Amino acid sequence: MTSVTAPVLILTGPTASGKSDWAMRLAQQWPVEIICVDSAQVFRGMDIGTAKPGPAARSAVAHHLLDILDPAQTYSAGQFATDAVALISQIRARGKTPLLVGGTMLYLRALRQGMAQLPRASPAVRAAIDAAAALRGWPALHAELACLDPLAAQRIHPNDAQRIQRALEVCRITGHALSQLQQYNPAALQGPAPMWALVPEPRTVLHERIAARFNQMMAQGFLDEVRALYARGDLTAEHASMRAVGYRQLWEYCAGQCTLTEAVQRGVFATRQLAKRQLTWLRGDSSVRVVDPHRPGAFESWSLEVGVALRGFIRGSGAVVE
RNA sequence: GGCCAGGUAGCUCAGUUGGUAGAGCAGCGGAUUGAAAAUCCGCGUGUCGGUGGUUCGAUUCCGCCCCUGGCCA
Repeated sequence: MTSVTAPVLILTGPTASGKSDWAMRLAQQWPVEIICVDSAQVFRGMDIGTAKPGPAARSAVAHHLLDILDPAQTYSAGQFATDAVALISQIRARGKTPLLVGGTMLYLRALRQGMAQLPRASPAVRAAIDAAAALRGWPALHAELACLDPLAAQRIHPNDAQRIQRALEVCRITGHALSQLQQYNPAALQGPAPMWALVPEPRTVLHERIAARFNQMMAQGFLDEVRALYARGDLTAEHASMRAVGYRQLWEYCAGQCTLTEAVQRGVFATRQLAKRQLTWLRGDSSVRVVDPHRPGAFESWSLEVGVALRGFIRGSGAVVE
């Protein structure tokens, strides 16, 4: 008689690969609750452009981490890991299986491999670093980082302003080198967590789906959604939420910086580029089980694999196996 | 039918005073630790429309042909 932690299921893949659809189908066969792994769906009022699950799906199956923030706020990988861990234990306590669904790969990594104990972002420190960069340029700040944290400076390209800023921020707040603090990553996720990735082949299939879905979003009123966000007046193109694929391009159209045709075209390009980056993450992870969702019988065989992983855990408390 | 302007990378174009060519975008590969749908790095051989001619050598100059757009009949 061994007490073992019940598994967490993870379903990922590039944008438009059909993850949500598979998750809903699986939910008809197993008692699961869905935790969304998506850095854009956390925002309220960003529904169409993020392909957020609608009311029907959400009343059929519990979805977590949707609509938890206003678009003026920020989320983070570390916060996600904390939130997901808490949700996982709550879902287990209800005797259900947590199903993580989404394509924000850094969030998945933060949860699965853990994150170093680092200070969260400080707007004040970042503003100070931005001011210094405006004055002296990022190369000078990269040189400064090379003195404070040679290892980090070596890994961060002199043009990568975002990472230079973060490394300096951590130094300034903690007095320690980021590269040192990163060496200890306490594991966040306990127990088995099989992960599957939906990867349509060939790539052109995904490209077609992306274009079709973007056009569908436009037909559903994506532009009105962005106009409403634009009209609020407090949001800017610098907000993390407004940098999301599609929103950024339609925002530029709202700001009169391009035509609608250009905005849509560039939105599609940006979505394809996002998908490519997601695939790069997946290729480098040997623990991912890659599935082509368009192969006949693909869903059924996945469902069987899930059954094998879950057997012995789904009854009773869900935490004991013989 | 005549005149003019073009036909160069997947797209939009630049360029070679004759020595076989390069930007932007797209695409592809990679990195990725509290902004990650973010941020950053790397990758450019293509009958220079076709065919004859001049030339040591033509994508470049000349002739003819084909195609596209515009103007005139």
